[in-house]
Amino acid sequence: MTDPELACPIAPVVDIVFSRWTTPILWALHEFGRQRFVELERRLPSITPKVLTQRLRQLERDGLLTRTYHPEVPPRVEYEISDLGRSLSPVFAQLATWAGDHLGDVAAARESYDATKTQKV
Amino acid sequence: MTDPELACPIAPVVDIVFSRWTTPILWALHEFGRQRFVELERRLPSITPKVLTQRLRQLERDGLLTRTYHPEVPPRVEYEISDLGRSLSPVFAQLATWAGDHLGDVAAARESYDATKTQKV
DNA sequence: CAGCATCCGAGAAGATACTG
DNA sequence: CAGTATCTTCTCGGATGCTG
Repeated sequence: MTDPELACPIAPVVDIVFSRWTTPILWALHEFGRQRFVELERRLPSITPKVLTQRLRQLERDGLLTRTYHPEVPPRVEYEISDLGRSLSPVFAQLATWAGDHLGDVAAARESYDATKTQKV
Repeated sequence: MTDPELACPIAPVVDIVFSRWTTPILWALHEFGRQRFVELERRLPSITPKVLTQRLRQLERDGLLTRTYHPEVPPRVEYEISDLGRSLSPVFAQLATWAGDHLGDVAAARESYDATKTQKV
């Protein structure tokens, strides 16, 4: 990125793993196994083909998934999560746990903040 | 965000915790304790006051840090990580571990990818 | 089917200057 | 000091159309 960012040791990981759309894509591949382009497109309802391609290329380059091109007619391409991608499972599991434990706290904090800060109108 | 995103259970957490600049800010507060605005500004070399303010407000609203305003002359404002913010420590620790274990793999994957894909030039 | 090329609009971020 | 206000820049993402 721009900067070492105060040597924050997790900044590089965040760039790699938590870019936009990467977690839903990895999740879909992790949950439903090897899939074709259109299947992924269908599972991610609001993504466009262009962006999906961009993100898949990025994840392929980072080694988090593998892309298999079958030169047939019509062409067939399959995406599958790699071992490196699978190694993120515990991280995602822990995030899911945190979500279950604390997402309500965040919502409450937001309500409280919005309530006190709503002096206008 | 835009969409349930296929009910990916960690998508909401990613939005809250891994927005731009949030991890370096939380890390700085976690590592160096309560700090004033300028101290944070100095630790995050490439951030501008505007963006720092935006991110601090967002994190305050989400309950991940607390903001204490001291009405003095000159004014003094201190930011401190909250209990909710501290509850992310294990997540960050695990990410740091993953970084140590696999960041090299990602770098290698990138080199390999770039090497094979460099047909141009 | 998978994906690239092109254009366009919105929102984020940067630079600068000013205030309580 | 701790911001806010304004303006500009710019990257990302959406929409559309075309190809192997």
